[in-house]
Amino acid sequence: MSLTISDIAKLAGVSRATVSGVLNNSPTVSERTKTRVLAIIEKHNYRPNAIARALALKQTGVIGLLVKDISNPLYSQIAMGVEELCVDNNYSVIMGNTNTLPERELSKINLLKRRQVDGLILLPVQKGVDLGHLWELHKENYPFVLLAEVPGIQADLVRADDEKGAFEAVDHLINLGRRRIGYICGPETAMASDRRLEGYRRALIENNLVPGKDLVIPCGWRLEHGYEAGLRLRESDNPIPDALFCYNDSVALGLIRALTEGQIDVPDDVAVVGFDDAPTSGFLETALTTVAQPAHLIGYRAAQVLLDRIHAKNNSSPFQSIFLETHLVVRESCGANRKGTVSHQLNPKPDHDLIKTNREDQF
Amino acid sequence: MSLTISDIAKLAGVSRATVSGVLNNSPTVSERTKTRVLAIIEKHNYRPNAIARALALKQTGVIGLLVKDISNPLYSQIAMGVEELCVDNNYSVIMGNTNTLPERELSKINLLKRRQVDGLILLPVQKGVDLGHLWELHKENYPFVLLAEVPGIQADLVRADDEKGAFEAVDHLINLGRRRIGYICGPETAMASDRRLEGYRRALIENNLVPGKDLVIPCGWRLEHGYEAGLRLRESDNPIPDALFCYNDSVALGLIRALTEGQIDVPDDVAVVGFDDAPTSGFLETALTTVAQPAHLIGYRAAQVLLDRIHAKNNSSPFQSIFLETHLVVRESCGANRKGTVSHQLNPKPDHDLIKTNREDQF
DNA sequence: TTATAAATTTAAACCGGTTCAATTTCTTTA
DNA sequence: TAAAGAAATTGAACCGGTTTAAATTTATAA
Repeated sequence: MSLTISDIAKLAGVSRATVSGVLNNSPTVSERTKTRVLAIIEKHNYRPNAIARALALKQTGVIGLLVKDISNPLYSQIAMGVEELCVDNNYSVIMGNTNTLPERELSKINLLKRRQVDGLILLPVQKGVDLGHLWELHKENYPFVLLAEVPGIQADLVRADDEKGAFEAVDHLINLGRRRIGYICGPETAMASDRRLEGYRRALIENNLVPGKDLVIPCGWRLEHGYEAGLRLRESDNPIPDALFCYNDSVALGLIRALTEGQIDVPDDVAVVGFDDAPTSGFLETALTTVAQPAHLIGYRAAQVLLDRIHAKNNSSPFQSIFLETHLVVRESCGANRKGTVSHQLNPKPDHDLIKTNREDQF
Repeated sequence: MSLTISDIAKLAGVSRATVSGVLNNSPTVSERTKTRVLAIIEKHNYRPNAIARALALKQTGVIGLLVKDISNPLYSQIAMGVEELCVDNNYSVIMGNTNTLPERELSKINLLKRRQVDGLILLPVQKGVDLGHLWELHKENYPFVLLAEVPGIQADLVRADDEKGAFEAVDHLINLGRRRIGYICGPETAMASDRRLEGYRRALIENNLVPGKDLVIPCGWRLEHGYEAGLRLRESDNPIPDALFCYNDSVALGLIRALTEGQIDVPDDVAVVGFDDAPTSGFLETALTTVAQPAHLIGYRAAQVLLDRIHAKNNSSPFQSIFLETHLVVRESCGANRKGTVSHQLNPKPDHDLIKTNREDQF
């Protein structure tokens, strides 16, 4: 159907090798023939077949991105960050959702490998799960970067500094005078939840508060989970905490809904802080105080690290761990601002060149 | 590095053609050799190179999906629907965001064509824009399906029935006793906004109300746009309408925020209805009444139509237009339910097999 | 046992690019 | 003007699969 390099060669009266030279502007082809061939390419609107090129070059210019659930705004923003760097470098990205199922993760990784993607960015299913396939990637020296730690796997890693973000949020609550502060946990499999718990604990301890076991409330990551946690709190015999730090904004939202349904006022009765800074969080009737993750930047940096590794001649360079700064967005739900003022602080537009990484560990 | 078909052939003591036969289980290869070769493939964990296969077969098993902005939950859900059908059929999807920029749409389509994707699902930039590239796709007989009409382009189309959805929403408001009902428009380039406006108008007219020009308020599609529209309403000399039907949930959210900041109560002073049923909408302090789009199903069906067209021997079958039913999710923001009851109706899990399309036009 | 038909297997061409050693053409210099 | 050297071009092999006509093996019938 469409033209091939042979067609162009014939039309230009040169060999395929020469056309190839023109396409990859090799210095050995003369200006004269270059312009002539280019004119013919232009005239017939010839575009080289990327599949054939990939086969010859043994690289596709495609990377794979596997997340748990692209409909989570955090992950979709990460995906956009990944894409942005990729388009700048003429890479394409094949996307997939694992739905937090290890077997899906496995099968999708295998499919991507069959498709010869040049590298992988993975938000892996974590903890308590067979990770043979990740170990295999490592053994095969397949380039990949993780968006969350996986115990026992050494690889490049890019994520937010959860512990510090959590610390700052809880510290802020304490400075506002809150004392009985609870943590609404994320899913048990998420290491990010553990780290946020650590930050929460550290903030309490450094402020001479006791991190009581009863204040750590198991939950999940979705709106419904937060809602149910709120119902449980309402029905609990224990007095309700005066502040709740939540695993993420979805949980916070569901929680607030359940609390206010039960006539418990946010923030007067209980302050609530989320995590992620979802797009809607600043526009809620009670705008949500939250820890903003640089989601777009996480994706951008992850892609950067991946492409670096793909292009590295010696792919023996040490693995990087990049922890990006979060920042606390103070709004109404923690009681700092008076309700009823224009206070939805928007996400600052990320400026990649200016942002410094927190620390870069080396293994 | 990894094994090729030749390696396997050598190991099994057969020709490459035979191994190929085994892989594609051709009936001509005998059971005996098939099991023998299979054992060797298994033993060495050989997986055929999809790129080489794609080159030989002239089909990649990859489709492209281009949306405006994957971080919009509507589009990410559509993307998940697309993906679901694709994994079932061993297709992969390359995703891209156009950011509503025609030039990005053009360049990404071209890149995808170079990558020899078997087909395209497009949420195109619409209205008032050069559409030469879409016209070209059509001319080249490249399989693609649209998620929104493009004037002058004939192609398969899958989308929600906006007009009817809008009609039902506004009709419901009228039945609740609201009379001065406004429409907060989407972006000017979106045909969906036009159709929702039509549904809004029809509902007014069929209920003997006059669709006043001053009640149609230009806006956009994002939270900020809705917020600004709310500010403008507050500052306007005209009396505030007693109900507002919004282009989407984001706009509704921003709007509600602006209204309540100005001590205008939702729903007592003004009822608000959104569109899309974003995940958070049911968990807001004032849960949002909204028109749910079957986003997942839209993606699923679009992928179905596309793969059908890809596999059609004669790709001269008539174009389909599939309009999927929306459904009105009544919550608190329109004043029907008493505030403070558990009323967040969740998205029903889509059941693809049961859902019937609204109508299927043929060209 | 042999001729013939049926079932298997294989060699070779092909998909559309890239690469590099070998060849041809162009410059330079003696 | 011829020889040497530099610049440009090209033929052929290769990437890792699929396909098909031809060759080989096996089965069946005479």
